[in-house]
Amino acid sequence: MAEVDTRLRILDAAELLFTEHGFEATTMRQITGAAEVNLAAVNYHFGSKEALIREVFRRRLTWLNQQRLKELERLEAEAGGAPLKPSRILEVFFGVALKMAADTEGGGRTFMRLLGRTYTKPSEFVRGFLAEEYAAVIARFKAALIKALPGVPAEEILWRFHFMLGAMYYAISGTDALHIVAEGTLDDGDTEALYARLMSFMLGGLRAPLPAIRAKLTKRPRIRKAA
Amino acid sequence: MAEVDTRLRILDAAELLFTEHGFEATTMRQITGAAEVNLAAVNYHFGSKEALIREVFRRRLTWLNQQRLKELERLEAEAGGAPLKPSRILEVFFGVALKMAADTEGGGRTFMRLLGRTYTKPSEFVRGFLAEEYAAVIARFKAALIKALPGVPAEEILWRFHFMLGAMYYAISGTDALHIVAEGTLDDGDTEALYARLMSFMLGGLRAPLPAIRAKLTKRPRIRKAA
DNA sequence: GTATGATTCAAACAACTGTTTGAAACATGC
DNA sequence: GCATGTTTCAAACAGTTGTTTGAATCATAC
Repeated sequence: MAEVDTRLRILDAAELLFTEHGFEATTMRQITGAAEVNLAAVNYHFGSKEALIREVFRRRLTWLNQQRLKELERLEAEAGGAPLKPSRILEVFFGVALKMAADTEGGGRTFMRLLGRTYTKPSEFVRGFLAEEYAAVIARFKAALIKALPGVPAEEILWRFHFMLGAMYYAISGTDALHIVAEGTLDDGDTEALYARLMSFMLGGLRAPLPAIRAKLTKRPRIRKAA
Repeated sequence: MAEVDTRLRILDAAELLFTEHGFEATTMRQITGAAEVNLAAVNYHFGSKEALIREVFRRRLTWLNQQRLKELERLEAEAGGAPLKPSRILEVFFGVALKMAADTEGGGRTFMRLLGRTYTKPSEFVRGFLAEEYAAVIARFKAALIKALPGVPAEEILWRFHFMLGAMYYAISGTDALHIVAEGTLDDGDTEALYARLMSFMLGGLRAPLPAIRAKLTKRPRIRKAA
């Protein structure tokens, strides 16, 4: 009882503080202070600060990605082998994330902000962990998208998927940037409206005409005429 | 001579280290060590670590935004009062940024990465500084976009502009995320191709059909019938 | 009751943080 | 040559960092 309570209090406090100030700027004393537990409790329950950081991610990320896989599998089962509509695939991937981001009570929103920020600058020891945690999900959604867009080169699909990730994470965690852009005239609390806006923007981007890419020749050296 | 050299060496070293490890995780000893100057040099030339951080941003951001304004003004002068094509406006705003990001030698790329990361989590004392530095540029480009898209509500334009910022910064600074998504199969070094890809994606998003937003009633209390 | 194991606590640990200091080295003008 | 102002340097500063320690407290089983 006491154990679970302490563990959870630490995780919640850490999640919030990490989101507000970053990993390095957040001290053990701030965390244990906010959680109202003893300073040594973090090392006792988690081992180290790094292990605590990993656990903050793990407890939510595992659920998030399992949910994504589950919904995708349901969709694919319904389709029975036929390729899915791209919009359906994106709705699952980003919908689950935005649903979590809409949870202001349980800390889901805080976590999604943290995740978006961490993704652009994963500390050495978080990078491998994130890659591992995401590998399965990314592979499945990539395959689904490639199958859903038979005419489009896989390379372009991946780039656009990457752009979409950026738009989403920025929309969630870049609220400061938003306030600079909009000078406080926009409401970033209405997650339902955000979802609708983001979805139509991303689908527009996905369906845009493919760019004309000039072949980059620097990597494959040109064959020269024999002198 | 010696002064300028030391200042520049510190700025370059700090820019790189801040990008790789963040502000808090980067120590004065790392910076002065990499710059091969004395530990006290930062405090002598800049006053404090915070002032150094601000200067790292200022020296590039001022140029970047002046360039944007100059190019936009040139465009508007050419048009002579007529509204501009949205694509032209975006080409200026993001083109200048991506041109800077293409500069791998002079540190422009490093800086753009840093900027993208900082924007999602501005430390208390950087936020105000960034807002101030961006105010004029944002105002001008907002006005130009609103004028260029007469049918579209300003609110939607701002949101989409925000999404575009996210896509761009993620494309530049989220290379780790990209490698997770693409498993190393994509080339993130070809900035020219990146520009073409990003541009068509963003224009597609900008031109997408407007989302159907359900009016949020919570903020404006409904008028009740008198009992 | 007592014994056993898990948890909490205050205190201390060495290592590291940004900053300051006063002397030394340097450049520049006369 | 000397004088003056700028820049560099090694050393030390007080404060904070994550972690460890050993005793105290708690819960549970017998």
